[in-house]
Amino acid sequence: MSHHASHPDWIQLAEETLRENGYKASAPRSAVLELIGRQVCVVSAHDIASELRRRRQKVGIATVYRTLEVLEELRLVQRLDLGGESARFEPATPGGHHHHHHFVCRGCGAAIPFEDAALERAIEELGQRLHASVEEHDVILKGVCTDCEELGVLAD
Amino acid sequence: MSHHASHPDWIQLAEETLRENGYKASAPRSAVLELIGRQVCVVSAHDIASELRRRRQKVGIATVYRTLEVLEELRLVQRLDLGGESARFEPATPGGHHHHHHFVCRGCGAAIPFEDAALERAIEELGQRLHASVEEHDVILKGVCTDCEELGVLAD
DNA sequence: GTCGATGCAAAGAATTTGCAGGACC
DNA sequence: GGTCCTGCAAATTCTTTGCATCGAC
Repeated sequence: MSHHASHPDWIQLAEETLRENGYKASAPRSAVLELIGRQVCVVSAHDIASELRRRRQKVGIATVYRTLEVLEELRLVQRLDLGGESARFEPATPGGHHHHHHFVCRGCGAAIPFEDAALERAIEELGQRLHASVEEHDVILKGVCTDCEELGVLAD
Repeated sequence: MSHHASHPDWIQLAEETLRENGYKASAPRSAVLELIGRQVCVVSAHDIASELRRRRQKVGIATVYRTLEVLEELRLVQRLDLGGESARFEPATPGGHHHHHHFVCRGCGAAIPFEDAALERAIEELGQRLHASVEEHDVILKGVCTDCEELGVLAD
């Protein structure tokens, strides 16, 4: 299973892009950016808010949502709807490097990232075959992760 | 872009499976089943409820949700989270035939189904490579459909 | 008759929005 | 100093749940 470090450059890129697009800097927004930039994979708005609260950086949940909204518009984060709960977000990977997809466990809800070159290739070719222009794509696999399987979390 | 007819057998399969699993028949449930069975692609709980209301078949929204819940557990429908709005559902394709994925238009929100053999193959192989057992998968492409592109719906 | 199914309305959860005050450039 | 940003609370939207009643087997 693949793994890659957080995106130290992402924060800088995000700050620049925001500035270039006429957005002003602020402490709450920087806190959100920094937290997202450290993520290897997905987090929800609630995750972000409570983590920041834990760090004593008071940021309203509305600000988190508003920041995420802007970041998504600028394609700095990708929104993922992985199931019934809340939407999750992760830093978009500039240039498409380390682009990954997700395996979502039906038992514990964990989203486990993975990469696959053959899959990317298939999607690339598919995009050319379809008439419409494909801007983003996401592959979601659902099943039971090894931990949950061993533990027999699910009777099924 | 691929297209396939509705699943006339699906309704029967669904009714049988429900019966076998100890669920009782009822008019509201049958109405929901029939409507889902006719779908080529995704519908939301709200879509189902209002269509049934239009047909003068009074079915409470709670019943729609409860029916969808059962159907999903029995793997008779697949739930799709395509974006911020409500979840959408479509009949699961028995045996994996005519399994398809979705292109979601950023302009009009339409979900356009498509099939791709190479993509399926890549996912199949991927499933074997990963340690966890993959039970379901879904590929979502996002972009702008040809209609919206021509109309210039989005400034961007 | 028993037990599941239904509808309604209330409860919950996630996300958005209005507004008055505060911060950035 | 104007404009964008923030927090709070109220409003929305989607979905789930409690409960009394009705219907299937």
